[in-house]
Amino acid sequence: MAVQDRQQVTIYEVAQRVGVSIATVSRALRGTDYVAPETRRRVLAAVEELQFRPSRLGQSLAEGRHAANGIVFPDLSGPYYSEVVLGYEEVAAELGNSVLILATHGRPDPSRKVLELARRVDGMVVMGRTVADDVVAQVAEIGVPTVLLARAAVGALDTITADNDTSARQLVEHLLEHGYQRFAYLGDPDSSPDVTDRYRAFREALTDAGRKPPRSPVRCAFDVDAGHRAARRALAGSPRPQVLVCANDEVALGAMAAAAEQGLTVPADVAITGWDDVMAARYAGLTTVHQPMRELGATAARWLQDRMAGSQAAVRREVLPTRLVVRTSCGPHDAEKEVRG
Amino acid sequence: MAVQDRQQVTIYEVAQRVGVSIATVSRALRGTDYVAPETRRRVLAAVEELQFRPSRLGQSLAEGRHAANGIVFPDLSGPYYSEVVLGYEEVAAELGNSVLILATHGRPDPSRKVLELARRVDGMVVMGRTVADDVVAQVAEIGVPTVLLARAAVGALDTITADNDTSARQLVEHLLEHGYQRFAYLGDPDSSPDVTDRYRAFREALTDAGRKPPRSPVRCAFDVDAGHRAARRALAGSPRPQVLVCANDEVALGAMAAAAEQGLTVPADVAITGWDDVMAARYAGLTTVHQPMRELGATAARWLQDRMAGSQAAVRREVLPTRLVVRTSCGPHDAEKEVRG
DNA sequence: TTGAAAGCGGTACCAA
DNA sequence: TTGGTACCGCTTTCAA
Repeated sequence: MAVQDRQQVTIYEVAQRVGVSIATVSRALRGTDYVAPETRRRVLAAVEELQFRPSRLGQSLAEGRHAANGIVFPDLSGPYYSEVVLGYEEVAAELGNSVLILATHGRPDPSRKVLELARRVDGMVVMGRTVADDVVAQVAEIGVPTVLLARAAVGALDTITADNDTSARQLVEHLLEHGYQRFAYLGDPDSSPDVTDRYRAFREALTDAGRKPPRSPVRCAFDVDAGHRAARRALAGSPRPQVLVCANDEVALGAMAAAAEQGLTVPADVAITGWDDVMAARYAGLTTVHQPMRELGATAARWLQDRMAGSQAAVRREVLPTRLVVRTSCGPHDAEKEVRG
Repeated sequence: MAVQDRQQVTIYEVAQRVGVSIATVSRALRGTDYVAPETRRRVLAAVEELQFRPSRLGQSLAEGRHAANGIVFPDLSGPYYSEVVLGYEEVAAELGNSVLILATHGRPDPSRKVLELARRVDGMVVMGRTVADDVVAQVAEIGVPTVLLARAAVGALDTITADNDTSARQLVEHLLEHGYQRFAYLGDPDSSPDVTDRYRAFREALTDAGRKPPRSPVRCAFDVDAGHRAARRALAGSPRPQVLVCANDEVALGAMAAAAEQGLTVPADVAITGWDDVMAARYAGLTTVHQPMRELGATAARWLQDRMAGSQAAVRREVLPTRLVVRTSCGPHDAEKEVRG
């Protein structure tokens, strides 16, 4: 007699209870039109008494909007995506939208899921290497406002990225100042747009400085173990590289472990750098690049809101600044350059 | 002529195009009833041609379900929640449910948002210290199946937690073996159910061993900076504590920094332990406790699915095992006990 | 100020 | 095998 009454209270029951039409109840509840104060009072009383909660589905169907938006990302391991998603959620929630998440987990074909997501939201953010461009285009074409984050622009969609170029160049310059000659790059430029950019900038910076970049990157996935294995391969080369420039911090941390295993000291025997400035980087003394992750997510949420509100303004493209964080893994310095990481 | 036709194609247009009723289109699409092969073919052709995508809202309203579920957590910074959410998302998605997230960000009163979330899902998971018990009870009463994760049971709701007790005791025992006498606890037992348990078990273990537990914990928030400040306070005490048992790894890492600043060596001058086994812990040599985070989320998702499917089985309560990870920060050992953290 | 009723876009039962 | 139609629960226009 209590467990089974899953029957939701509807607006009809409220109306009946008060002795008015459902239209009046609706008005009283949303304050969209004038309702006699006395009537409103009675409606609210009945709502309270019956514990009426309007059905979101009925509401959305009638309003023609979900009041929700989604975000698609590859994964959530590692602080990078978590922080971005968090920044996104915070702003989206503030703007009154619920947030749907979709992790592609590196699955072969997430387009079905992405399209499915598109049917449940008023707008969505698509991050990095998750789905093919044509799927993104399709989503946009359906009429779902879309903002791209940390991936190359597609059509006329708003796109926000972090600056891989400048920092990669600064990093190389810094390493050159240390006097290094032989560089290796650990990471797969095909694995994500960010790495593609970082690797390209890395090569260009070396070339511009009159150095010869490595023939090819030592390809590996984004995790510690992959970095460990890749570093082992790289360090087996002869002559041994003096610096391992890694696609991200996880890879770099794995590389540090590999170096230690081989009895190599960092940075005396081999220098190592990462990317992302995860918390562990600080404790490992890892030289890396800090990205404004929270800000990336927050900005995406705001832009999306504008588009959902119908803004037809020109396409927005923005590259948020990043910051080189010099610690000890890249070589000896006079003093610790970092104040409080 | 292309930008403005936000008009979604409806099932009516498909039906008209094919010259059948909407009922037939619906059947052809969901394969719920027999449809003449030829008819089905024509329907699918029209669907393709018109790029028809059924409205999720219409569908859900008619079906009486959202095909979505939610998860409420305090935050996403730090790997703990990220991993749990990821494990949850993965399973939920596999089971055909979209996932809505809600981060409470430690805001004063998230009950509005939680209730709002409850209107959009068929079931939800509520983690740790996010909302008051009565809100959870209310959500459950509304008829939204709810699973509790890492928080004390409420009513007859399924509850899954990680084992704080056993590990806390093991940890204390291990520290006692090191011969320490003076313990301090860094963290706020009121900040989360997990810390409440850990602190209690910590005290009990000391008491059981005939030692005197600290008069009170050194309260601090869950982040590195808070841990840093708390450690400074704790280390200023006289006599100085020999061990700082920290509520989680972030706090412990902050404490390590504080110790270093004061010229104290870990573990020679002061031992430090954490909780969670975040990536940085490995590189900091931090003795800590590993939790099955992914598994927590995944299990919650499965249980929720059962309840959403209408299971009236007895309340489920499960405590997943955790694992003490001994590294160097707790004191000298014959050999590194950890194989590959 | 309020009510009647037409949607919103589907699903599924009942007949044919 | 297919069609007609009654919902699902709410919003909003048009009249009264």
